[in-house]
Amino acid sequence: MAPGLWTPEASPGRPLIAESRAMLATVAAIVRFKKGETIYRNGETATAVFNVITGFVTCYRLLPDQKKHIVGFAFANDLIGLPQNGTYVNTAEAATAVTLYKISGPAIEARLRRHADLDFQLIGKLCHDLRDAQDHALLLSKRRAAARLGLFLLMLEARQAWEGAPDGEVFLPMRRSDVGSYVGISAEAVTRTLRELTQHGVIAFRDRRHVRIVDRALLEMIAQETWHPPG
Amino acid sequence: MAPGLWTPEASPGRPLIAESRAMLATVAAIVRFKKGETIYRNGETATAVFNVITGFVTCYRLLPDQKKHIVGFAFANDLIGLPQNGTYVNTAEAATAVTLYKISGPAIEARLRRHADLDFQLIGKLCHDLRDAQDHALLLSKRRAAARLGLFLLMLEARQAWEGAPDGEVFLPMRRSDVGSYVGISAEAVTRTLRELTQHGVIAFRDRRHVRIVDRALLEMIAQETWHPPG
DNA sequence: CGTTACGTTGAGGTGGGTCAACGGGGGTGG
DNA sequence: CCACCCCCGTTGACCCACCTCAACGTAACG
Repeated sequence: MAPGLWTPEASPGRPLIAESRAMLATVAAIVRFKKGETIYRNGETATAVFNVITGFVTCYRLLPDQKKHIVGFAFANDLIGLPQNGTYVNTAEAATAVTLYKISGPAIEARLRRHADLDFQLIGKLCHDLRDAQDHALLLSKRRAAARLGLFLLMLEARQAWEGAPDGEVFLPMRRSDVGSYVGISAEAVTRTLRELTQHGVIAFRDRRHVRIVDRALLEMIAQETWHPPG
Repeated sequence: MAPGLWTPEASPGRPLIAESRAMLATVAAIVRFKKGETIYRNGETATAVFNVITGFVTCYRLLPDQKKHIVGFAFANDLIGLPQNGTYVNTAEAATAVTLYKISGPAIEARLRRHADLDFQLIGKLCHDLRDAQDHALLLSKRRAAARLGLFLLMLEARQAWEGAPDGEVFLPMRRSDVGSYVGISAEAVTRTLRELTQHGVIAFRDRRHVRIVDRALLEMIAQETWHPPG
């Protein structure tokens, strides 16, 4: 018997639980994409969902002016490509070389009909993604760039800690411009703001892609716009 | 047999289809709230979901500084209160006097286990809500207030047209400050920007709560930030 | 008819967008 | 192995849209 939606154990974290992944894997093919390749496009009729194994994926919408709005990043174990009205709502692109499980629509549907437990898994996962999207909107409602980046860092940290990251260090695998697209500021502002946070001793860079959160309490205040640096 | 997730007919619009609502109604109680009353709170353990019958509800998160960030508005037939990890993720408040179906958690869960079709309904609905939240994030990623309000108006219009609104008029039942909280600008900026759109002949107000979209093409360009008014 | 909350308008300050230019690193091909 | 090149990251200067604060007008409620 699957856990219920109404009990705390119900909603798995972001990924499906191992058991469900295993069940899906039996009907999945493994596919690979090179960095920069498109996995699926907004508006295409959906034929499969994907589960990230290694590498990471950026999900975005291509705006009429050819700019990208990044909707989210998908890392290992994340499920992407759930359709609406039979078509994909976003475009997914391999941000690094990537391997994925590809699970065809009919296959997953047949499984869902047979295994009621899977339904609940999937519903729990969707509730989680919904919350993620709402958190993203909350992030974007912040005025100050430092608040947006603070929330972004805390978000990444939480995600990475959840799956046993080495220590109190946050890994930023994506470009500055992609961070900017996600948090709604320019790439230059990302650089500037990270520098200011560094200068105030809130964070510290080991190299361009690894940050440590030095003063978490302060970072949280900045993220809430409860406090902002002088000058 | 329920329609599949993978076919266009699958995902109902925002509301559940009538048949499913009827099925749920048999296990639902009708509850009423007065304007301003809280329906459920962020963090409370979830005991029920709600389906709006009349009136409308604002869903928000209360920030540490006591400000509200509005996550969405729920109108007739919208389903709210799906839990994550057994607790509500947002707070819901009656924006007008409101009547709702209240469906207890165990009841809906039992139904879901019995009627596989309902699962698919629910999954389709969640995919839709997820898309809504992503659209909200897209709206918030716009820099110009006119673009955000333009998207907001087009969104409301689409929603109202879908359920047979009288004509090409958009109804704004919520306060200016709530519009501002949703689109991420101040209430004053809402007023000012709507006035500018009016002066440019893009929209026209019948009264404070009813707008007509006069030049949709132009409004869409403004919403995409492809064009912005002179001066 | 009074009261209160909502809506509108104005004036001034500022954060971050934009543009432009330079620096650095990783990958490719010779 | 080296040289090149392209893309990413960084820095600076300027400007404008929106926030803030404050005051007034207006609709909804008892």
